[in-house]
Amino acid sequence: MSTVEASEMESGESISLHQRILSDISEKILSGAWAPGHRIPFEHELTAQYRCSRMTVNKALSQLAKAGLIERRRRSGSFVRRPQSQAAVLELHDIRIEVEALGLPYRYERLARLKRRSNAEDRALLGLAAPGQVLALEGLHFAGQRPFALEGRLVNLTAVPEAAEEEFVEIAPGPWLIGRVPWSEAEHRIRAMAADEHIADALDIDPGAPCLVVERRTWSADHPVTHVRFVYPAESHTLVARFTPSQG
Amino acid sequence: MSTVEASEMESGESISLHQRILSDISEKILSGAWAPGHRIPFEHELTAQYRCSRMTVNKALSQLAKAGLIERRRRSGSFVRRPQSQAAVLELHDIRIEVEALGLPYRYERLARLKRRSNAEDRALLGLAAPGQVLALEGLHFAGQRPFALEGRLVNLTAVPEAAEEEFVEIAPGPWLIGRVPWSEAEHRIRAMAADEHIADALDIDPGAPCLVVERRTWSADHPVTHVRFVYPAESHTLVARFTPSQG
DNA sequence: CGTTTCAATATGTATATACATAATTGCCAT
DNA sequence: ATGGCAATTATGTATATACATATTGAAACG
Repeated sequence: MSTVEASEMESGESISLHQRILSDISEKILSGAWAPGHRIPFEHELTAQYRCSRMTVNKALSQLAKAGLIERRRRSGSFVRRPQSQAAVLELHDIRIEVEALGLPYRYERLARLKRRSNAEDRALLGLAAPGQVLALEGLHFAGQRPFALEGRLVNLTAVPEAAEEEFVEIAPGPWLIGRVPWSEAEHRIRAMAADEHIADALDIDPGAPCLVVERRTWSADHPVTHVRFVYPAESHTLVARFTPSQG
Repeated sequence: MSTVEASEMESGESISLHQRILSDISEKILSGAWAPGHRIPFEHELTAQYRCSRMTVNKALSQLAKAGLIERRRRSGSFVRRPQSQAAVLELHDIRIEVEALGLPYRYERLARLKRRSNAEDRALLGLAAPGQVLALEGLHFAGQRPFALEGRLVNLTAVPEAAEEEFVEIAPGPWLIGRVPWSEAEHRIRAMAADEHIADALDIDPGAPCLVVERRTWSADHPVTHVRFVYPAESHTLVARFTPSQG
C-alpha cells in the first residue's frame, strides 16, 4: 500500500499534522474499524505513512494514550483499549445561567444567614478536623415567580474570612465564592429525596414530593471551602452529562 | 533569584522534567499563589529556571493549556485562567460492580423482552430517523433479596443485530453490549421522579416514593445503539462525581 | 492626529538526533 | 528442559534547531 492513505476524505484544513494523525487514529478506533486489542501501527510505520518525524507521531500517540483510547507498551507497541468504565462529564452550570437559558427572569433571595462556631455536623459536612467559625446560609433561587431551587450552604470562614462581611441578601454565595477562591476541587453527590416540611414549604410543593438533591463539597489547596446542598423539585430539573472519549 | 527554585520541597522522584514543571506550575495555580490573570513566566524564562530546552517547557505548558488551567497568547505570554464552568466527571459503574461493592450478592432478572418494529416513541428515545427493528427489554437488578434498580432498555437492532438472538434472561444487556459495541459516545440525563404503580410494584416501594432516574443514550460511530432508563429507589443510590482541574 | 508599516517577540509546529528504559526474544550454558 | 544473559526493539524523554504565525509596540508616514 502507498503512503498517506490514512487521511482519506479530508481536504487540507489548517490543522497540525499531529492533530490529523490523532484524529485519523481515533476515528478508526471510535468507528470500530480497529477493535479493542488491535495493535496500531508502530511509530516508525506511521512515520513512513505520514512522512514525518517520530516526534510528531509520538505527540499524537502520547495524547491518545493520555486520553485512554490506547495503551502503549514498550517493545510491544500500542494497542486499542477496551471501552472503560462509563465515565461522563457533568456540566454544572450556575443556576442563574440555567434559569436565564429557560428565558425566565432570575432572582436570588436570602432566607437565613447565621455566623457560628462549627458544630459537629458542620464539620462533618465540610470535612473539617478542627472547630472554627462557619457561615450558614439558606436561600432560594427563583425562575420567574416560581422557586427553582433551595440552597443550603456552609462556608468555612477560616478559608474565606471575607465572607463574614457579606450579607448575601440578593447575591447568591456561589458566584460570589467563585470570584474569590482561586481554584477548586469538588465532590458532588446526587440523589433523590422526598421533600420534608421545610423543603416543601420553601419550594411550594407537596411534602413527600420527589426532589433532586445535588450536594457539593469544595476544597481549595486542600482546605475545605464550602458545602452546598441544592434541592430541586423533580419537575424543574434534569442534569445532563456527556461522555465523549477524548479528542477535546 | 537563582535558578531551579521552583521545585521546592520535592526530592528527586523519578518523574520526567516536563511533568515536574507541569506540577510545579499547577500547584502555584491551584493554591492561589498565582491568581487568575497572572502571567506565568515565558517559556524562555522557564527554560533558564529549569535549565532545559524550550521543547520541554513547551510540552508542560501545552498540556496545562489543554487542561484549561492556563491560556496562551502569542506574543503576550501565558495566563492563569479563571475557574471555568463547574464540570465534573461522573463515574457510572456497572450495577453489578456497585452492588458487589456493597458486599451484597448480585442478580439480574428479566421481566420482559419484546422484539418489534420501532414505534414513534422508540425512535424518539433512540434518536432514530428511520423505522426499524428494536428490542425492548425490562429487567430488575437485585442486591441480595432487595430490588436495587429497574432497567428499561431499547436496543437498536439495526446497529446490533446479534442482540436479537440473545434472551437476556439472567445476563444484563448493559455488560453484554459493552463487549460488542466498539466505542461509544453517551448522553446521560439524571432526574428525580415519583414512583408510578409499575415502578413501585417492581421495586417494592410505595407509589409516589421518590426515585432517582438515570437515562443513557448511546451512539457508536454516530449510530444510535441503545437507550436505557435506570430507576433507583431514593435510599439505595447516590451518584458521586468528582472534579479535579487537570493533572490526570 | 490618525493610520499604516514594520520589526520584535512569544508561542506553535516540526525535524533530526540522542540516549534511557522496559520488555521480549533467542541463545547459551548448566 | 531451564535458568540466566545479552541483543533487539518500541516507546519515553530530552535537546538543539528551524521556520511559521499571531500580536504588540513603536516608528514612519499621510
